[in-house]
Amino acid sequence: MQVEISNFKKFIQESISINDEDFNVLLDLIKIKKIKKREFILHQNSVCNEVSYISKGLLRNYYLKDGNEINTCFCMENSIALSLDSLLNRSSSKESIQAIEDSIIISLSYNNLMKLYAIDTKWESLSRLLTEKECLRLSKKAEANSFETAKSKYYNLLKNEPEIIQRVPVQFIASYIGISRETISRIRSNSID
Amino acid sequence: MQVEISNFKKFIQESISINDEDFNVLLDLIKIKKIKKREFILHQNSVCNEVSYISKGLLRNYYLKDGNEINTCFCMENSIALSLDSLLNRSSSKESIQAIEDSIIISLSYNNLMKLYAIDTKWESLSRLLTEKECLRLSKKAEANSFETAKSKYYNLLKNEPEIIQRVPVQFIASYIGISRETISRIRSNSID
DNA sequence: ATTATTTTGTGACATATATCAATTTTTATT
DNA sequence: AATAAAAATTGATATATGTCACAAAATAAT
Repeated sequence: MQVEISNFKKFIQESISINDEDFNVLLDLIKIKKIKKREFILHQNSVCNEVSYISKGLLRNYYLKDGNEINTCFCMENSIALSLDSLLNRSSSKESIQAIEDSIIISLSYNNLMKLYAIDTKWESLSRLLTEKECLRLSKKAEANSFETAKSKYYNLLKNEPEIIQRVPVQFIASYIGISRETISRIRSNSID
Repeated sequence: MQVEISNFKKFIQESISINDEDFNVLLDLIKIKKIKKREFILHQNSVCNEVSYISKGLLRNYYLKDGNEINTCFCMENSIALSLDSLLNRSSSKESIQAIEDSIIISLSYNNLMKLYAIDTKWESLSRLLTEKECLRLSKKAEANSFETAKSKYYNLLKNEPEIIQRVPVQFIASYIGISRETISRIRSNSID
């Protein structure tokens, strides 16, 4: 428990300044959960009711398109997992979120997030800053997957997010960078140049 | 002038509640500018120092990749043009922003934006809400351009952002949806099925 | 109005990568 | 440990779409 809490505090302090009193307010509103590999923290068609800080482990966001899973995001230690659209619009989620590894998360419910905004504006600052970072990440991702060959996409991912290559099964990575499983295999075995 | 100011106020009120007093504070910090077609409001390699609300007209964000222009965004009436990465990180911009049509914009400098945050937390709320919307737009865009045929991408754009098809030259649209100019021509003439 | 420039449209062709099928390897289960 | 299930690899093939070259149309400049 202590490690998770400590990680979480450090994560927040990367964006805003908080003292112990601030943090204690937050602590009353969160829950720590252990998630087994393959378990879901959000199912398609249900409403995302929480923001999950990942203290340990790895999860994926994916949705179904024509019966195929499309992976949109891999979240690991020291990042946030959620379905933003569902959380913000209080609508049912197109995406599911599933653990790829056994994970430990700290979750904050939507209602408690709204409480925090009302308690102290610094929590809204935190949201703004994290959302800004997410925007930049999404822009970079959109750009990285356009006008690149399959080989460049793979090597860019290897360069920019090596942990994903190491920890995420190929079948999930493929749709993330928009190429087929088989093509990744061929790139890895150097049968494509 | 009156029309632009009135548009701007309405735009803000779509996200937060403001009274005349709040709005007057803002009015002292903004500038109204007329931009001719082909003029730039941001050049590649310079730092984005302002957020531009577009009251009238149409602009594009683009960057150069291997000598080719890649269009990342088209902003029209009642939206915001900026280079988010450059503005937030105070770094030189990879993107340029150029008017596609004669435009009228209301600009707020980075420094004045920071002043607003300090004056009243509602301005930070506005930023958070707009940034959240931008995240959702980026997610949707990333998704729309993956796992779709050229034809679907074109028709999806026609369906979701018909104004872009109507007002933006084909040469710019092509890179926006990640297909070639020629393929768009062929889709338009129905020589692709 | 004429000319020059830019943009769009067509045709021919090449190729990167998806798809399908079969096999091997890895992981999970009993 | 043995068996079953899932994942990754490999080969063969098809095709969507990019690229190049040129022509036509539209727009801008003189």
